[in-house]
Amino acid sequence: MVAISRHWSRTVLSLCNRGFHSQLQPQNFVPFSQQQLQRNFLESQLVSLLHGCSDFNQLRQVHANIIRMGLDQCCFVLTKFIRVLTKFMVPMDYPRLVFDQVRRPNPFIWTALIRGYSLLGPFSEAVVLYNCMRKEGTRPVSFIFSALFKACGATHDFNSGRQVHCQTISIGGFVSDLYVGNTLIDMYVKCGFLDYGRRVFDEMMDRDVISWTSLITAYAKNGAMEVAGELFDRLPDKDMVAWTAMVTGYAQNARPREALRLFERMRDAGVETDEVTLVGVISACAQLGAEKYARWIRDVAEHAGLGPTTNVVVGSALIDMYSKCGSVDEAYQVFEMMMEKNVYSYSAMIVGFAMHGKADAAMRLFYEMVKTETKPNRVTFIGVLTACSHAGLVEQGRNLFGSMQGIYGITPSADHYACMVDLLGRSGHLEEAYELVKTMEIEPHGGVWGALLGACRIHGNPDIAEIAASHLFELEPTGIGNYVLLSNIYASAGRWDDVSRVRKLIRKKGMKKNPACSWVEASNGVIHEFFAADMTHPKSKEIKQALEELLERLKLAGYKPNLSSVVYDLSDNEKEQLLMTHSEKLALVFGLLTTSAGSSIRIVKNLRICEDCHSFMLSASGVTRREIVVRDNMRFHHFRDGLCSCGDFW
DNA sequence: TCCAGCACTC
Repeated sequence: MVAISRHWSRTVLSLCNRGFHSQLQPQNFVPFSQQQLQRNFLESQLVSLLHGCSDFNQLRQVHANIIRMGLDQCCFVLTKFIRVLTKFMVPMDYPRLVFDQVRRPNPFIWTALIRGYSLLGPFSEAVVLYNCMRKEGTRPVSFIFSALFKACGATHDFNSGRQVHCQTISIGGFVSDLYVGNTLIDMYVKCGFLDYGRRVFDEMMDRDVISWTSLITAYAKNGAMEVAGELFDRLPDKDMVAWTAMVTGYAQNARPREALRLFERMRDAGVETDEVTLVGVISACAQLGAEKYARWIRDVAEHAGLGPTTNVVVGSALIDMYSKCGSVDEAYQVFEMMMEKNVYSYSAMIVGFAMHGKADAAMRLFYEMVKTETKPNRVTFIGVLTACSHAGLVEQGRNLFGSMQGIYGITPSADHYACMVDLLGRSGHLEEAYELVKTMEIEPHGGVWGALLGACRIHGNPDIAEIAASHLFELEPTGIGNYVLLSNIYASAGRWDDVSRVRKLIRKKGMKKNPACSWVEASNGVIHEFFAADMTHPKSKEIKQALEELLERLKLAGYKPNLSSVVYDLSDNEKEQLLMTHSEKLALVFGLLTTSAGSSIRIVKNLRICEDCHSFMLSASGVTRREIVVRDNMRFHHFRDGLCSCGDFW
């Protein structure tokens, strides 16, 4: 019997598929020639050799064999070869060379090559080649389209993607292919045309959980959590990935509590947890900044066998979480126990040190990293530059910034300039900071001008502030913080007319001030929330009284209210009253009332801590003999015995 | 022979 030929088995298969079972009679098959059999045998031998390859050198040897056996025009074998090369992520020059030597490429080898480009890049080459293929009159096979849409998605090339999509419609049939449909949704979403993706989804004949999840993720990334949630509820068979997409969506949209609630529901539903799910939940815990949740999720991770020792992704997320929860020491413990460390782990740790004002540790780790195989990336530099900025290490920062391009091959981005402006401006080199902005080769973004404006606030420079603010008003017309900052700068300079001018502008634009808010964890792990001048908390009366008592004690110890922190034109007495309503002071007093003596108090604040609250905390940490940790939207302050980890420089 | 969720950024 003829048993080993692929042609034979293919013929049988296609006859079966078309319902011609009756033709499956031995007499209907022309026996293969001996030569053909020999060739088929060789081909299948080579293909199995290809699949057994474990490194690039072996692949080259098989290639040499293909040529030696005279199969250098055999599309069947070469297609497999190109696929394996792609799997090994061999740069596309090599597959291209192989392809270019084939005189009459068939649709499959075209597809393999195009797919290679769509996975490894240069992505734009995929569409170029596809057009060549069409010009030569080769009819595309359906699965070429998922490769093309992937490539267009990677380059955000909406026009090409749209064009190819229209062609699939005119060729007919392929749009109803589930895989093609899913990649098409993904392509439109990546190009920023969510509505087009939605339309494809709505028009698809059948959808699987992947189609739903693509769309859910897209809405979540757009901040449309309500739409995402609606889709999620309608999804009949939710799998781990779909659940994770929702959990992560809430975390990414700064809704950590909902993320945790959904994660609990997910576990109740008996869905498994993997590292991706965990990372989303860990990020939610990091946002809450509470020790209780940090401990809990660490246990969950260890329990699932996904602890930091063995899992680098979970480890890096945990480093970030512990840093943001105020436990930089614990973050470092995690870092040290990790068997594998990559650029994420190093960067997270460096950023963690920077946030806590441990500039020396950050720099040390950076130089340690440089000695390893792991190359620093743009985020790593954000970390070290921030560290310099928080510690006022101007010279070191200048050197690092200067070495980015030359030594590490990283072109400074606007974010890096923002760090430098922050460093220079904060340390009093306002003019130099402004000069740096003026000489930037790339367009400065809001972060750059924002850093300059912030520095003007510290050093009281309304003139440069006006310039920075005017750019900010254009770049971020709805950014209320910039207006508030400018008005504060005018207020500090006593320019009350300008203050009211800015206030009017705010009112005219219909903007509302972001309410200041602080959170503090009570001893039972429950988180309490305080807004500025908030009297809605059940214990408000006690808090107010305790605050007044504390104020008297602090004044005796030398604390003086910093009245210039108040941006309203009020009497000194009124200013002092107003300062006592700041949310972090309420949170502090609540913490003092509800936690046991000796334990530390952790406060998280949504805005930057003001100067008066900073000196209040300093004094309070000395008088009450408590450690106070405040996380504002920029960094951490550890107050102990009347001193702060930031060295009063922030 | 392809398709979904992913850690570090003032």
